[in-house]
Amino acid sequence: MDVREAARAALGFSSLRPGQEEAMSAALEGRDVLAVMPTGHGKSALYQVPAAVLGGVTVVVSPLIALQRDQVRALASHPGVPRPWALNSTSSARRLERMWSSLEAGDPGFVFLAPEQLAREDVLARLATLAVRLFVVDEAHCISAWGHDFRPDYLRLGSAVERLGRPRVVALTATASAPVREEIVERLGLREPVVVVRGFNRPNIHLDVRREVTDGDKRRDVVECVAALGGRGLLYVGTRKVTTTYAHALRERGLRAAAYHGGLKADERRAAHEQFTTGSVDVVVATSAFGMGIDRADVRFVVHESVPASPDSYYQEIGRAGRDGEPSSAVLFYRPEDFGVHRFHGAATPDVDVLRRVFAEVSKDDPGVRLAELRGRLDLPARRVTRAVNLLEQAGALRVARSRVSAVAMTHQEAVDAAVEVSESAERVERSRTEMMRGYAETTGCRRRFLLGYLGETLDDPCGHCDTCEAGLSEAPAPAPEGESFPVDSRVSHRQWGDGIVLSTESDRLTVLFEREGYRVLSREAVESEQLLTLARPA
DNA sequence: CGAGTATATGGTAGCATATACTCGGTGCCCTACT
Repeated sequence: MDVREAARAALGFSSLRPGQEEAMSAALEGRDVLAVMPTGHGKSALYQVPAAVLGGVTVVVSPLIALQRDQVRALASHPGVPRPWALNSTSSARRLERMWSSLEAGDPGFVFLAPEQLAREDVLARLATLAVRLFVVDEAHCISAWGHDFRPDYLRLGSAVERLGRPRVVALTATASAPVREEIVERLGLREPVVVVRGFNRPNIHLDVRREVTDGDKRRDVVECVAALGGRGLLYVGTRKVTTTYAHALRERGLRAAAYHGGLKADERRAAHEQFTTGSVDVVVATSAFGMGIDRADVRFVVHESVPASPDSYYQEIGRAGRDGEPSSAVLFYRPEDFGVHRFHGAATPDVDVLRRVFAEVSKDDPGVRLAELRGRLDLPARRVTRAVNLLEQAGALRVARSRVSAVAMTHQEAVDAAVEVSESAERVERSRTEMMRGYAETTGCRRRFLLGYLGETLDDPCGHCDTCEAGLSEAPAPAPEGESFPVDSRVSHRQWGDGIVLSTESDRLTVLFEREGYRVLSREAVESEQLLTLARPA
């Protein structure tokens, strides 16, 4: 099968970009694929072309109903691909009946849905009777970003894949650090996936960080900065409330600005999105709710008024600038107190009572119970049950096989304690990501090297296109000594922090990601004099 | 943690200041009511 020919037949493509052919071929050969590519790099085609060739049913998990609609609309105009359907709470009963009868008659089709639909037994059972040839997870970083507390059904996609007869899986995302990639692979149960990473470094985006002391100065400087940058751009802020404050201040400066956040009415959100897309508004002041599905390539700047929770989110958000390759800016404003130890909204402390009840209920059933049924039996919100199952499963207290949850032999107290520890460990890791954001904000070295290093790409020389480079501060890092005892990617063990993996090495320090504690920067001197680390035997 | 709001205090009137408390972000879905 010639992939290029298939892409031409399905979508009218005259050529393929680097990485596209590799990913499509792999999917066609039946391999699982994880593709990390920026928006606008032709990610959707990676599954659309194989789906057209394979026929049958392609399930596409998409986080937002608005995105599902966009995809359906885009595909409906292509005669060469299977018919697209959206399966969500806004789909009319009549339309769903037409979808099921078409698919059950054997017509090829795409089914776009959110992970919550796959938590429904009726949906899953009906899909399982169809020939699902391809399972796609769009915006796959949501597994790691949202699965742990906000939308726990994201962590259950692996079970859904299994239930659907283990079709090949294609996971797509625009940004993912090495540990996030690993988590996607693990949670989805990908088997020796082909990993395609393209377009990570975005040299046309200038990086800049501004430290502020008082809140009043920050507000003034942020407005000043956005006004000075000019053109089309995004201003990300930390709370819903200040979206309107800043939008107002920018309008007073004569800019065409709109506010956007998750608490606005649906029509207000739609209007802001559309105004930005059509160009009647230049600046959107938004919380992190704004972003997915923006398809403007000429965004000239992304300014952050408050610090995102992790470099992963930051890179995702600034990646919305300059997709046309033209010069663009990413400016981060911060105050030292933005990194308070208890930055709000960590993963909520798990409810011990819920953990206990879930474990007790599952323990009653010897052969195991379906999650959907478990949700029905307990008089608790579905989300909390799912989150408890996720934690207990990660703690090794519950096992899930063939869609059935069963309990491992241990006391209820042991199970609960283990689940609480898993949750606390996840919170430590999350907090360490915030610390890495501090590292970015406060580094005197090249900002781009710091960010790319975090994301797993080495930049040997300073980029020359960030504030520290321009100030003449950044130098090429002193190379790690000859005969490095702990080379990058090696697995190490720390007396107190347990197992980890070396992310980067310099002459005076090592950055290590510990499984249970998160990111830690260790001084080489301490590592050597205290013998803090031992090299794990290679697997 | 920090910002913003609600209640309490002090001295005997309205109000300034202190202390206590709450909330902060991302979306699916379903149900009850217009």
